[in-house]
Amino acid sequence: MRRDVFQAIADPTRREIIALIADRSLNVNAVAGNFDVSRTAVYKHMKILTECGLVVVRQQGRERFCEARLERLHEISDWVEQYRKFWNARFDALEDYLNKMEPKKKKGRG
Amino acid sequence: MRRDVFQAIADPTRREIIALIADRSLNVNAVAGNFDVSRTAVYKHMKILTECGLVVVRQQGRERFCEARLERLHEISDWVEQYRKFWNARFDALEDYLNKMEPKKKKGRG
DNA sequence: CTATTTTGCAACCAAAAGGTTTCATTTTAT
DNA sequence: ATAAAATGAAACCTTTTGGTTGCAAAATAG
Repeated sequence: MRRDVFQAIADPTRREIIALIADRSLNVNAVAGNFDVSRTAVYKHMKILTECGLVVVRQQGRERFCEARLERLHEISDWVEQYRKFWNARFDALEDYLNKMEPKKKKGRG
Repeated sequence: MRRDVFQAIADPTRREIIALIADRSLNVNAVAGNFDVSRTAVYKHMKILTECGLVVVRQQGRERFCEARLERLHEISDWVEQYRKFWNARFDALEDYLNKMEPKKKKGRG
């Protein structure tokens, strides 16, 4: 199934899962233990995360360790960064405006 | 209604709308003209975008111009960037590995 | 004034999302 | 061998999402 990273990170539970396993692998039950929803629900979220490549699963005996592979987030980063100039432009325009209003306080804080 | 920027950009049509109006305001019909779906469908997407602050609408006569306000994307940027160290770490580890394999070619491309 | 343009919104619909309970399977512990 | 643990997946349910058509209202053009 074609899974989209944008859609994957749209769900807050999935973002929490990512936060949880970003720096260490955890098995499915351990991840599920951190949420109020059922293990199956967490499992489904995990499946979506693996389908879009943000997580890989390593089997070890009867456990399956979920490991974050966050490289794919560059796709999000690239998309957002292309627009940074627009919001910076708006910020610059505001700054210019404020400078014209109070030219002597252009770096002031109060 | 509480709208989430992450959820707002999850839909590809909404990302296209953002691309379309990032550098110039367009009225609703003009935006809708760029898509295969109905004007109403585009209007609904636009509503979601305004509800989460990515777009503001300026009324001008009977037209309503939709203007991108992409500052809110910093929320996405911040979220992604906190994880950059993890994917960089993995990349560094790969690089280290390759360096050990072929120490003389550590910068080589062919 | 009347017709047209631009828009918002209600009503409705199908599919997807997110959740649950239940059951089967595999691995490990006793 | 049996029991327990960890997991995958099916079946089902409700809400949300993304879409449609149709209509009403406001502004503008003729």
